[in-house]
Amino acid sequence: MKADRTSLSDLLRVSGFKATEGRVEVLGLFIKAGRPLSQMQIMEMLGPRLDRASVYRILSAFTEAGLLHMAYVDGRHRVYELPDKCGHSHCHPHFSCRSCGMTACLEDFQVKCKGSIGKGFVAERQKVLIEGLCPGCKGK
Amino acid sequence: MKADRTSLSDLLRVSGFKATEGRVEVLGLFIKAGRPLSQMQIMEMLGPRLDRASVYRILSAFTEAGLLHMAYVDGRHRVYELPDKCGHSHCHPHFSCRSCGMTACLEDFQVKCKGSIGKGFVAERQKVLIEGLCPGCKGK
DNA sequence: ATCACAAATGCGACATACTTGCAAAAAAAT
DNA sequence: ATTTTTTTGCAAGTATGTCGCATTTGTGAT
Ligand SMILES: [Mn+2]
Ligand SMILES: [Mn+2]
Ligand SMILES: [Zn+2]
Ligand SMILES: [Zn+2]
Repeated sequence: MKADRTSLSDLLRVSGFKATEGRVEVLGLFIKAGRPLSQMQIMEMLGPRLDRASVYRILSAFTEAGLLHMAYVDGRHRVYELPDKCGHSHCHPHFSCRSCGMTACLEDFQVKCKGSIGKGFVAERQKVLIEGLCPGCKGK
Repeated sequence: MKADRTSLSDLLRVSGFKATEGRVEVLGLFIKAGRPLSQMQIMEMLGPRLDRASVYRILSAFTEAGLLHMAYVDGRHRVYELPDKCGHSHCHPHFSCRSCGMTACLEDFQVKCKGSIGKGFVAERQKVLIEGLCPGCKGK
């Protein structure tokens, strides 16, 4: 995926955003990373160049505009990702490490659901999460 | 399910707990409710009879002892439920209302997973959540 | 029934993740 | 260049959960 500053800025403007430095950097991070990121991880990668509150505001704005997608919310962080492989109603499944908090997309993992959720309920979105240990945390 | 004070106290003592007033009331709530409850919901039902910290401690202790099960963690609350229909590794799926936060167990909803989660990863638990609107919140 | 002791509770302080108000700075419009 | 709008940084606030410690409670022994 192209990730030079000019095309990032264009993508931002097409989505209705001013192409500010902070937004360009955050969007670039997601494109380079290719995996879900939390506000904290973004701050660690960017250093103190952007305020905490600004990162939160950028993430919210991107999500509202459809540029990002809130992939999964665990007890600690929300993680965001590019909506590449996600429809609006069906999130692809994710893995989350209970030790270090790392989140990964499960690309080769299919989930099939059968049955009714009950009368009067409206399903909008499906979240599937596998919790466990990542390779790094496996051997304690 | 029996829910009189004496049998609740017995159940608590069998599980290695002192049958304190707060624990009897919390356990009784879960048996009566038949659905996942959060600390906040418990407080609303009990009123100010129990301290916030005590409710949290009771929920943790019950979970550690196997009396409760942490059904699902969203960004806001943890919800707990009786472990009736849950194995250790496979939680049954749940529904969560994005408007009021209510959580319900999906009994007639089956999830089948296929595929690998990736080399070196250890899967310990599976969580499936359908988000949407409950009957009460459906008509806005 | 009373007592002694371990365990549980209430309370206040703390932790973390996230949000909000507001004034200053930056971008866009004129 | 000047005005208007948007975004940002900073600090304070909110929501959920945790912890230490003095006080209270439940329990088993007397
Ligand atoms: Mn993903
Ligand atoms: Mn359930
Ligand atoms: Zn890990
Ligand atoms: Zn609802």
